[in-house]
Amino acid sequence: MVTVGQELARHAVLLDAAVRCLVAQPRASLAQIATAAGIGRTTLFKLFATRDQLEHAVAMRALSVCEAAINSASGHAEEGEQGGDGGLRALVTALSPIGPQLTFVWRSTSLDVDEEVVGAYHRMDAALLGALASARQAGVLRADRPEWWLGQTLYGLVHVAWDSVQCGQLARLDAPDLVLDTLLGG
Amino acid sequence: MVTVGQELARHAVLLDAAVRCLVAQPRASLAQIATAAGIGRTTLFKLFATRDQLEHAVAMRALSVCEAAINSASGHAEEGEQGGDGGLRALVTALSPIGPQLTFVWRSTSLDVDEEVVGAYHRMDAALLGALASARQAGVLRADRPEWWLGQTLYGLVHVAWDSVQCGQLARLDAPDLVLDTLLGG
DNA sequence: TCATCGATGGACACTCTTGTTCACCGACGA
DNA sequence: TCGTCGGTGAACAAGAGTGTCCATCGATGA
Repeated sequence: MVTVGQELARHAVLLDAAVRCLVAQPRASLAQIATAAGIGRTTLFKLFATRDQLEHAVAMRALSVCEAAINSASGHAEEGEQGGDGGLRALVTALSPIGPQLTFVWRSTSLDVDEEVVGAYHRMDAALLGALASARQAGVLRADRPEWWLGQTLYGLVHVAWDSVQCGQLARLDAPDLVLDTLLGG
Repeated sequence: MVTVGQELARHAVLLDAAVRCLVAQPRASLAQIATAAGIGRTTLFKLFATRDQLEHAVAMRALSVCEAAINSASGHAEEGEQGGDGGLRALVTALSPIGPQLTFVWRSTSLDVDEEVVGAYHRMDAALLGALASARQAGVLRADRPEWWLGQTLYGLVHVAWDSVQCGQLARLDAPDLVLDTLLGG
């Protein structure tokens, strides 16, 4: 007997493998994605009937992972402040390990046609803007710029840092500090 | 009679259309690319026998456009300083209009297998690092961070700004200022 | 006006991808 | 031991993408 939880967990592993594959090679075929996920191509079709459905699921999963990371960081920040950064460090640290998901979300064409994905994107964005608002109230971030620009900048820097880690140029543990310093001090 | 210059110009127009198309849809077929470039599919094959050759040419063209933008900015900066920014403003302004090329270059998998492309990428990077070194000497940029990080950050911010312009969130003419301010002041 | 030449795109053959079907395998319970 | 059941992948058919060939068209020069 397979529980619903196990089912979801399996899907999560699969979708995370798929997102890594698609980020590395946007033109990857379903066969390549299945191999990357460690399953057979036909099994993939059992789970997602068409490529569109798979991509939808990958997008939703990536967005949900990102939103969860943002929210967990906000939660931690509220519990106990780590040093007057208004929770920003927690945010950056939470986003750093989910590079593939962030990259996938970020890379997808700005205006997606899929309503549900757009909705999830807005939710994630709202979560991020909320977290940034806290940081602003704490006086950490400059208030003379549009909110969305801060959010986009944050995505961009985290992505750059993740890419640098992939290239071997940057140590994984150094990434959050570097992003945070750059975000705050230019 | 078609001169070599005209030939090159035609290729340039074609490759710039192709890069826009590929950035918008990495999975675009050759037929879609040809249509986007305003020519027939067969004509595309006359110019580039395979998709690989086309992608190689697109990459080389994108890199060359980026490098040219960087170098022209450096040149302007040396001629007459515009305001103690060490040529940074010129650099950002030069990079802003070539969003598709930058995005294409930036999005391509970090370690490309194509030797020639890798070489061109290094040349572009060298040009950028040179421009940044001038800015550093002018005391505009903080010197306590690795050079490559500044370069990557710059790419990232310019890309984010370009994307925001595409979404209609940011006015095209505001982009350079915003990038520059963020780069300098966090 | 006619012939030549390069550029162009329609039509074809081939390959790869996509989606479906079905037989196989191991686990579990009777 | 046998039957059932979910998971799995090999094999097949349909469709899309890729690459090639050839007839057509407009421009140029005799």
